[in-house]
Amino acid sequence: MVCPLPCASLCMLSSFNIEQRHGSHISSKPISESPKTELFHKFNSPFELKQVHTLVIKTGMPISDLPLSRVASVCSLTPSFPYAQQIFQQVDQPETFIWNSCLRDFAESDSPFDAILLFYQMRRYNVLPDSFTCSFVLKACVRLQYLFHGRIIHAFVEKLGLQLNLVLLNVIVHLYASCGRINDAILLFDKMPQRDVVTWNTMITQLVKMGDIDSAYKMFVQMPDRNLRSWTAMIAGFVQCGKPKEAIALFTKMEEVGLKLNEVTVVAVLAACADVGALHLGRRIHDYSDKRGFTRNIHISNTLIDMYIKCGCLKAACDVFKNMKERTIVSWSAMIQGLAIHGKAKEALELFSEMICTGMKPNGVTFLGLLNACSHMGLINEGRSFFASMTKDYGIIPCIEHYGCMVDLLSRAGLLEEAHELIEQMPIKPNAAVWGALLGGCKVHKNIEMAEIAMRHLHELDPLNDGYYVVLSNIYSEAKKWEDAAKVRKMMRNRGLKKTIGWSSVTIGGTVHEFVAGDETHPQSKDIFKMWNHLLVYMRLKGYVPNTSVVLLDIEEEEKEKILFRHSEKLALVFGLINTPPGETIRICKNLRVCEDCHASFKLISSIVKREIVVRDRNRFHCFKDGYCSCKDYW
DNA sequence: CTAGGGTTAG
Repeated sequence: MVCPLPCASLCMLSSFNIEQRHGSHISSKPISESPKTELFHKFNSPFELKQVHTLVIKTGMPISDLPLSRVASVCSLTPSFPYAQQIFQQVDQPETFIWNSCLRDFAESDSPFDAILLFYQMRRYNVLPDSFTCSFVLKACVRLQYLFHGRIIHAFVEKLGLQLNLVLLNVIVHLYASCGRINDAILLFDKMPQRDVVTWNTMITQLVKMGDIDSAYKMFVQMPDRNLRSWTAMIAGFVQCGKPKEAIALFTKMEEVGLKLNEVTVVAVLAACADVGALHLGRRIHDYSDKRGFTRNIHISNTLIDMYIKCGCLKAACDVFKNMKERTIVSWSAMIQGLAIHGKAKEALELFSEMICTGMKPNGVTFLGLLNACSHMGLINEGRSFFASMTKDYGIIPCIEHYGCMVDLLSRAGLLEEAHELIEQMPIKPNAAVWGALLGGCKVHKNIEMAEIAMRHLHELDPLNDGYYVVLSNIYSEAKKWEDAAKVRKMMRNRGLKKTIGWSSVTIGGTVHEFVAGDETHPQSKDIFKMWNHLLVYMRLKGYVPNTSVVLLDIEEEEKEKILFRHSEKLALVFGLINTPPGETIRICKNLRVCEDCHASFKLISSIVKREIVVRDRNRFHCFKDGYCSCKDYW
């Protein structure tokens, strides 16, 4: 925002022989013809203003020729600078313009409220506001979310006869919508005599912010013209509403229309790639960003890190991170979290130390990554000490997510009592995620009593989430308490809940293939089972015994095996093995957590076929290689 | 050369 080169202005000033500063004068040609346009926009500080003012006096130029917006800027930059104010007072025309310039700077400053104060002062001085006045004050209202003052300005706009000014109406629509008055915004939108692309784009983004993606998309389809911002807003909207597939589909359409991405679009599309694990597209966008020099943009690098991490390419994420000339806390936190979900707790902790050494201050998200790292590797003491340190050393108050991580850490490690105590004494009301973490630990450590305690709370806090019932029912089944398990399932039925069907996807040459558990309808189904049976021979030789205890149904062993062998991640893996060249890494995404039997199988298969298998599950990554998993079986 | 709309880590 602070632009023009004091250096150049000083050079020009020196040609008038006013004040010379440390010989920084490049011998310049006199600018006697048109000093006004050449020179007058080029001061940013009281010092430079003084120089220009001297020039004005020396050349006998009327003071009103000074660019008053800049004078006002200097005035507002340094409110205590009386010199600029003096100049200000010598000029009586055009008054509104001067006020507006000041309003603009205030509206964009750290205290937009000053713009509102100045506006009321302006009224007291009987200076007539114009459309620019309104736009600046409205901008301040939007930034402050001041609906009250905004409505006053809206009334003002009408009173001044500006009700047809499209720019103003667009800001007002933005104001109402962003203050949560979407209905007022729609009312105004509907009665506007004309709308332009900005009006539509504003509505789309604000509807997205309200979570109403359907209405947003309706508008997107309906609008007469779409520009790059419209597409970007809609793509980002899909991402924000948890519909990354739709985002990518829309991006494909955008390319078909022939539009090129800019930096903001790149960020949105990369975020979508991260969410669905679309490595292929992500890489393509990375190449494109490199070509266009976008990678210097911190936002883009940060999003690239996240994309690579969520696509299971830790190495690529590290490369991006290392190549960054500047990093923000987002870059560090993303990288720490990335190492955490890849089971590299030690590296995550080391990176944190490195970060502290550079003087970067951690925030709450950074600690979530650290706690996650500890939790995934069972580093209980480290986790406890980070949890204490975040408040003690960095003044960060833990929020509900941090408690969730701690409960997860403790209960995963089997310290269920301690986890329960932590929940009981936490200063915030525990939410479903917190109790859910405890329930998860109860499953691992087969603690029925504690599971029932957790469930009582979950019942109340998140009664429509099928996942918790499924876990509890599984805990009962594992303990062969079939009746209790059946009771839970009945409870689910009564509430109209269905168990979320497990699916896994595998990407081959940029195409995503999805498999649901038990799927036998795939065109290559025969080949898949043939290949599986083939693998099974080798697996058994290595000591594989199907872990049918994960099939929590009271049925025959043989039936259990059949179900087990049709788990979605197995189908996806075998399909991937058939359809990719030897040695190529297989990448699988699963919507739920990996099953224990699949985990054991994948370890064996990775060594049998000599391939890396990367599985992204609901919580983390498992990288299978040479018979081992990166999670070291702690998950 | 006084105005409005799109972006990242959990």
